[in-house]
Amino acid sequence: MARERGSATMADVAREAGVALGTVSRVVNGESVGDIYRGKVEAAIRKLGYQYNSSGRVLRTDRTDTVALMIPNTLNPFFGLLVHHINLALEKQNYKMMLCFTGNDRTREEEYIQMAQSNRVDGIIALTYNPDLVIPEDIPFVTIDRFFSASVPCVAADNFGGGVMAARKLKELGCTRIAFLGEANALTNEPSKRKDGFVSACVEMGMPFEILALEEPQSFSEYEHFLVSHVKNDKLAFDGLFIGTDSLAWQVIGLLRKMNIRVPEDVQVIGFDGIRIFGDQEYIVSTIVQPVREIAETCVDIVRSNPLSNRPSLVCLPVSYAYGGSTLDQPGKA
Amino acid sequence: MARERGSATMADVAREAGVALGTVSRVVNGESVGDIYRGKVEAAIRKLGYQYNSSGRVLRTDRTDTVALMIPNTLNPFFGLLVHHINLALEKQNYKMMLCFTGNDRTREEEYIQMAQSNRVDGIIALTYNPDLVIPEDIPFVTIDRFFSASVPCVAADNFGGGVMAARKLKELGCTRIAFLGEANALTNEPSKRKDGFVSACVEMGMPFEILALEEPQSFSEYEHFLVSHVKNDKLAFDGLFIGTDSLAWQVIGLLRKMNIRVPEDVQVIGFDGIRIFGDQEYIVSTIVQPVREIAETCVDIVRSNPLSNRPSLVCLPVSYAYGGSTLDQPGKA
DNA sequence: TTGTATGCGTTATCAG
DNA sequence: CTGATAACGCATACAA
Repeated sequence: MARERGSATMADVAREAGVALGTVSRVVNGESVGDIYRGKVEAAIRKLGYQYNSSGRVLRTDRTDTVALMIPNTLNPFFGLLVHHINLALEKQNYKMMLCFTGNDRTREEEYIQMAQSNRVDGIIALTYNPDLVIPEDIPFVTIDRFFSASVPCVAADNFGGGVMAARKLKELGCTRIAFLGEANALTNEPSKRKDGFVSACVEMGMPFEILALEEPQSFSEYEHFLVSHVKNDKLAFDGLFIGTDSLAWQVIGLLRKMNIRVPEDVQVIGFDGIRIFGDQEYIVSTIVQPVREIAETCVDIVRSNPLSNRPSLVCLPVSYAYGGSTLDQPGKA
Repeated sequence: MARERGSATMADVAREAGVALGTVSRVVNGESVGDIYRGKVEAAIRKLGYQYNSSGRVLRTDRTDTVALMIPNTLNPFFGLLVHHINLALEKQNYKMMLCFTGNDRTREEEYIQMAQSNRVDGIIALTYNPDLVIPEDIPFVTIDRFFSASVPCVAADNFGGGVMAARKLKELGCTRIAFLGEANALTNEPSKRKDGFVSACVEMGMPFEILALEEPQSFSEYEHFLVSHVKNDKLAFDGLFIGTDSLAWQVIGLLRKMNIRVPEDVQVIGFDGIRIFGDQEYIVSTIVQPVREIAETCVDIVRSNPLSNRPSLVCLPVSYAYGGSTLDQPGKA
C-alpha cells in the first residue's frame, strides 16, 4: 500500500508534457535538453507536483550517495565532534550519512556492516576498537585511529607526535618529574602511540619519567591507587602529567583536588583530544588537540576515491597544543 | 559500472537451487517454506555468497526502514544526547537513521526535507527553531520542542513544570531574591515556557523576582551588563538564579566568579537541560534534567504510528532536578 | 506450499 | 537532440 505522496512518476510527467520518458529524466538531471522540451517538462512537473524518487535510480545504478558512519556513540564529546565534522564533509560532497552506533559491541558492528552492504551504501567510515573485525572487501572502507592492514586505509591524528609534544611542553613549563597515565591497548591501534611518543621524547631529553599504561579499560580506581601511592608528605612525586585522553585527565584532576594537590600549581596536567566545554567554549584541560575537521575531510576524500586508485594505508594529521587551565602557561598560547 | 559486490541475485539463487524466485524471496524473508526447499535455497545462498539487496524492496514497497533526524549539530552536548537516544530507539525498532545537520539554517532545513522525500524515508524527526518551516503532509513528521500545529505532533520536556520546579527549589534552598535569565524566543516554542513556569511559581509563592529574557540569541554581553548592573557594594542583588540552559548557566557562573561572587555561597544557580561532563560524569551545574531518553522513544513511537491513527499534538514529559555543584543542597539529591 | 509473471521508478542504450 | 525500450532486484497477486 504505497503512500499517496508525490505519486506522479517520470512517466506521468512525460505523458502530461507530451514528451518521452527519457527526456524527462534528462531535464530532471540537468542534462542538455532543447528549450522547448525543457519548458514543457517543467510545466508538467509543476502541474503534477512531481517529486523525484531516488529508489529507482538506486536500483538502476547501485549508487545510494550514502555513507555509513560507525561509531560507538555521541555521548562522548570527542565522538560528537567527529560526527559533526564528518557529516559536514559528507554534505559538502552531496552525500547523506547513515549513523550507526556500535557501543563498541562486536556483534552490533558486524550487524551494521551487513546492513550497510544490504543497503548498498557507497562507503563505510568506522571508528572501532574491535581487533578482529572482518572488513568487507567489496565496499570502500576507511577506519579512524585503528590500523587493520595496508588494504584498509586508516586516518588518525599524529598520536606519536602528540606524545612528543606533550613531553616537551611539560619540560618547557618547568616540570622535572613527569609521568604518563592512560590505556595501553595491546593492539597496534593508533592512540597507544601517544605513550610511545611521550617515552621517546623523555628519553631523548634525558628526562626521568614513569608510565602507568593499563591494558584494559578498568575502573578508575587503578589510576587512583597509582597516584595515591606516589604521594609522600602530602606531596605528589610528579610535577607534570600527560594523560591519554581529556576525559581521563578531567577525572584525574578531580581526584588530585580531593587529595589537596593543586592543579596547575603543584602538578601540571596535559590531556589529549581537544574537548571544549559545550563544544565551543573553553578547553576542559590543557591538551593536545586532534585535527578533527581534517581527519573528517580526509576520511571522506578517501572513501570517495576510486577503490582501484592508490589509497594510502595510513594518514597521520598534525596535532596542536592548547591551553585549558591545567598548566602554568598563559592563555595566549605557546 | 556496478561494483562486483554480492552480485548474485535472488534469481541466481533460484536457478542454483532449482526453485522459483518467489521461493527464495520467502526463505530470505523468513516466511513459511517447505523444509526441503528451504535447505536447497540456503545451500545455494551459501554457495553463491548471495547478499540481500534492499534497493529492490524499496522500489517495490516504497518503504526504506529509515528515519531522518534533522538537528542543528552534535557539538552541543544536549543535541548529542538526543541523537544518541533517538538512534538507540530507532535501532530497537530496526530503523536506520539518516542524520541531517541543519545548523539552524532555514535553507538547509528545506533542502533536507526535499532530500528526505526523494529518498522516501519513512518519517522525519526534527528539532528546528525555524518558525515558518513548511512541514510536508505526505510523510510522518514529529518535532521536538517546537509546536507548529495540531497536525504536527510535538514532543517536549515539561518546560513549564521545570520552571516551576526551579523556582520552588531555589526557595527551598533558602533564596529570597531570585531572577531568571535566558532567551525568550517570541514564538510559541516550548522552551520559552521555562520562564513562564518560573514566573508562575514565583507569583504563587509570593516571591519577588526579576526576568531578563532576550529576544534574540545576542552576544553574552547583555547578560553580563544585566548582572553587573545588579551589583551594589560588591554584592549581587540576587541570591538565586534560574537560567534557561546549562550552557548559559555555565557562562554566567564563569562571569560571576570573575566578579568575585561565589557560587553557590553568594548566589545559587540552577540551569536547564541536564548536561553532564563527558556525557556521563557529573552534572555541569545544578539543573532541571530533561528526560531525553523518554523524549527520544516517544518521538520514535509517534513517527512509526499509523498516520491515520490519532496522534497526540503535544506530548510533555516530566523533568527532574539534579545537583551539580552550583547550589547548596547535598549531592545526595533532594 | 510453490511457481509464474508483473511492476515498482529510474537510467542508459540504441535507433531515429 | 529525442523517442522507445530494456534492464536493475525484489515482493506479491494469482495460478497451479
